[in-house]
Amino acid sequence: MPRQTRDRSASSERKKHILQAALTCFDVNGVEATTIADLHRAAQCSVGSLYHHFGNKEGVAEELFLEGIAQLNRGMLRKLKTCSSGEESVRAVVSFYCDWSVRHQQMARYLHSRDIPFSPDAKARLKEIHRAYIISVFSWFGPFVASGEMLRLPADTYVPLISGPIQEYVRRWLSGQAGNPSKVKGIFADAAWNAVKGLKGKGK
Amino acid sequence: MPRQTRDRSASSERKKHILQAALTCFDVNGVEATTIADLHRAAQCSVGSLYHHFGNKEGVAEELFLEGIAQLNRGMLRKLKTCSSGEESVRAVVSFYCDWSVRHQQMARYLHSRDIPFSPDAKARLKEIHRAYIISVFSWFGPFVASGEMLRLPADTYVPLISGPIQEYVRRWLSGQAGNPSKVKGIFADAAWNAVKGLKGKGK
Amino acid sequence: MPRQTRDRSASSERKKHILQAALTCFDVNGVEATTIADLHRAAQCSVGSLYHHFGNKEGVAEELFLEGIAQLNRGMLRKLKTCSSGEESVRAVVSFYCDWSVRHQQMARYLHSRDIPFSPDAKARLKEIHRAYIISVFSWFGPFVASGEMLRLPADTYVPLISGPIQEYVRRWLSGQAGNPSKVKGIFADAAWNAVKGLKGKGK
Amino acid sequence: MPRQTRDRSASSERKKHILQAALTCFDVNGVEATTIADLHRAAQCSVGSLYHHFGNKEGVAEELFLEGIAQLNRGMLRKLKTCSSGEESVRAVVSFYCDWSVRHQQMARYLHSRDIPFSPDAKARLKEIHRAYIISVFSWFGPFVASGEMLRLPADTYVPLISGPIQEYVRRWLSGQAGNPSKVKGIFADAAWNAVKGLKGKGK
DNA sequence: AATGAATGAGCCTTCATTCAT
DNA sequence: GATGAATGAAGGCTCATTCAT
Repeated sequence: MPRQTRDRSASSERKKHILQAALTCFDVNGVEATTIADLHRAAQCSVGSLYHHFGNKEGVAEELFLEGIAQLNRGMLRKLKTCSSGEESVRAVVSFYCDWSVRHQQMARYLHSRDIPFSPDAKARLKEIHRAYIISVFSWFGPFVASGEMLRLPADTYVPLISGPIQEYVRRWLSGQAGNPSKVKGIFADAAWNAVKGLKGKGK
Repeated sequence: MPRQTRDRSASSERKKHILQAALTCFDVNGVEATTIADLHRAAQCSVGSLYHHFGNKEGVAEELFLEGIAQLNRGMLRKLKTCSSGEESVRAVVSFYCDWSVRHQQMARYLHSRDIPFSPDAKARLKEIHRAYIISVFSWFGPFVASGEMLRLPADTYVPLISGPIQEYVRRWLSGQAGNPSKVKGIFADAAWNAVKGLKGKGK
Repeated sequence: MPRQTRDRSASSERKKHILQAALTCFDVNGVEATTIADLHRAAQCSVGSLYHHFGNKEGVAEELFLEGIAQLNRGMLRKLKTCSSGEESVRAVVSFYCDWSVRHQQMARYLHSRDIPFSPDAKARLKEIHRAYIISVFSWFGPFVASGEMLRLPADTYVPLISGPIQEYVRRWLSGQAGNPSKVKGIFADAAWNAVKGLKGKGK
Repeated sequence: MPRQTRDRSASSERKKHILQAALTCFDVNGVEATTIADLHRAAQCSVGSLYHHFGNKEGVAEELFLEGIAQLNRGMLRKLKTCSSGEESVRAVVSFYCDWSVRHQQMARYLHSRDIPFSPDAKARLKEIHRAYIISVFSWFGPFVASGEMLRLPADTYVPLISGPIQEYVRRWLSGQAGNPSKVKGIFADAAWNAVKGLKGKGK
C-alpha cells in the first residue's frame, strides 16, 4: 500500500512536500539536531524515499537553502526592476528584504543559519548563485554610481552598508530580540540611503 | 604519574589551556562537530579532566563564549570612556569592533557562531551580561541623544544601525569573502555616524 | 519504451549479458559487496529485470557459478576422453585446469570464491553436478587403477593429490602472488603423476 | 556496575576473550554475516568496548587472522628446527599442518576464509608476516636444495607442491567433504616428498 | 585532581525487494 | 517483459558521560 500512488506529478510534489516538512523541523530544532527520523516522520515518507530523492540529510538542507536563496534573490531583482532611481532602488532593497522576511519567517530564519553542513558541491553551487546575483545587482546600480547619484565605494562594502542594519534587525526580530521590522523599516531605508548617496550639490 | 603535578596554579592554568585548545577546535570544525575526544586530544588532557573542570561539553563552549563576550564588552566600554562626544563615541564603536576582531580572529569567528548549545543557565547568564552591557552603553550615549547631537530612535535600532554594517563586513572577512576591514573602517564609521547623528543646524 | 524490444531471443541474450556484467562486478568487489544497484548499473538493465530473470541476487550468483562449473567440467571430460593412458590422463587434468584458468581468469577467480550465498536449492544442484562429475571422472580412471598403472588410494585423496598443487598455484597467480602458470605446468603435471602412479616394475 | 572491574590484567584478557568469541561467531556464520551485535552478545562486552579495542569489525577479523597465522607459522618453524634432513623436514611440514588443523579446527577453518575484509594496513602487515615466514622457511630448506637432496625448482612452486594437497584435503575435511586427515597424512607426506626430492643416485 | 576503559542509546545509511504502471 | 520509485528492517558506528583506580 504505497501512500503516494495516486500522485501523478510524483517526484516534484513529493520533494516539495518533504522540503516543507524539513523547513519546519530545521526551524524548530536546528539543522544539526534534526534527525532523519524527524524528517521522515514529519514528511510522512519512508526513510528510503528521503535518500532516494536527496541522497542524505545534507542534501535536504542544501536543496532547501538553495531554493530559499533563489526565491529571495528572484524577488529582489524583480522588485529592483520597477525602480527608476538610485534612491528608490536602495530603499527598495531594504524594504523588500524586510517584507520578504516577514512574509517568510521560517525560511528567513533558516537562511540566517550558520551551521548548515554544505557539501563541497553545494558550496560551489551556492557561490555561483551568489556570484550571478551580485552581478545582476551591480549592473543595476552601476549607472547610478556612474552618474554620481551614488557614492563610488569598494565593491564589497555596499551590501554591508545597505543591508547590514536591516539584516541585523531582522535577525534579532526573528529570534525574539526586537520589535516588528515593518514599523522601523523607514529608519533603515533612510540610513541605507544616507550611507551610499552621492554628494552632488547638497550641503554636506 | 599525573602530567601536571609541577603546576602550582593548576586549575586556572589548566582551564585556560583547555579553553584555548577548544577555541581552535571549534574554529576548525564547528562546535557541534567537535567531540570530547577532539578536545582532550587537542588540550592534551584526559577526558576526565574535561569533565572535572567544565562539567560537560556545553560547559566548555559556554565558558569560552562568555569569556569572549566579556572581553569584547570590557574593551568597548573602556574605549568609550576615552571619548568626549557622540560622534567620537559612535566612530569608536565601529573602530574598536573592527580592531578587536582583527586582533582576535578566532574568537571573533566563534562569537559569530549561531550553533552553540547553551544550557538554560548559560542563556540566562548571557542575557544578564548583555543587559548589563546595554545599560552601560545606553547610559553613555543617553546624554548625546538628550543634547540633540544624536537622533532619538527606537531603542532596538541603534545597535543594528551603528554596528550592523561593520559586523556584516567583518563576518564576511572572517569567512574569506571580503577584504581586510582595517582598510574600510572609515567608511563604516562615516555610515554609522550618518545613521544616528542629530539634525542640529546642518543643511537638509 | 523498453530498450530490448527488437531482441527476438530476448531472454537468453539478456540473461547472458547480465551474467557477464555480474561476473565483472563480483570479480572487482566480491559477491557480498556487490549490490543490486551495482548489477543493474553494470548490466544496463532495470532492477525489475534482474528480479524477473533471476528471482534475486542469490539467483544471479548461483546461475553464474553453476554455469562456470559446468563449463569447466564439460571441458575437462572432453579432454580426458582424448587420452589413452593413466599418465596421459593425469597430466591432462593438470594441464587442462591450468589452461582453462588462464583462458577464463575472471571465472576462475569466481570459482575460487568461498563467500557465495547459495540457496539450499542451489547447494543441492551443485552437489548433484559435483556427484555426476566425480562419477564420470572415476569411471575414467577406474581401469588404470585396476590395471595397476595407478595406485589404489582412499577415494577422497585423488583430487587433492592430483589437482591440489596446480589449484593452489593458480589461486596464487590469480591473486597476483605467483607467476604465469603456463610456464610451470609441467612441474605440476610431473608431481601429479608421481603422486598417483603405480609401482609396477620400476626401481624403488 | 562494570562487568570487568575485578580484572587486573584488563586489556589483554579482555581482547583475548573477545577474539575467542569472535572466532566462534565467524566460524558459525561467516565473517560477513556476523554482526557487531552478534560479537558483543557472544563476548559479553559492550559495543563501545569492541570499538575501543579494535576500531571496527574489520579490526576484530584482522587481529584474529593475524594472530592465527602467526601461531601456525611459529609452530611450523619450531617443528622444522627439530628436523635433520630435507626429507624429514618436508614430511614435517605436511604432518604439522595436518595436526595443527585437527587441533585448531575453528581457527584452521577461519584461516581458509577468503572473504575477510582486510584494511590496506592489515594487508600490508599480512604481507610482511608472510614475507618473513617465507624467508625463514627458505633459509631452512636452502641447504637441502644446495646439497641436491631436494630439487631446484621455481621458488613459488614449492609451497603448492608440498602443501597444496594436504591443504586441499584439510579444507575438504573442515567442510565435511572428506575423512579425518590424520589417517591419510602419510599419503600426503609421501606425495610431498616425491614432488621435491632430488634425483641423486636412485634409478629414475 | 587526573585518568581512560567501559557503556549503550541513538544516529545515519544501505540495500534487497516489491509493485503499480 | 520492463521500469524505477517506494519501502523499512537492519547494520555499523559515534560519542557524551560515568566511575573505579
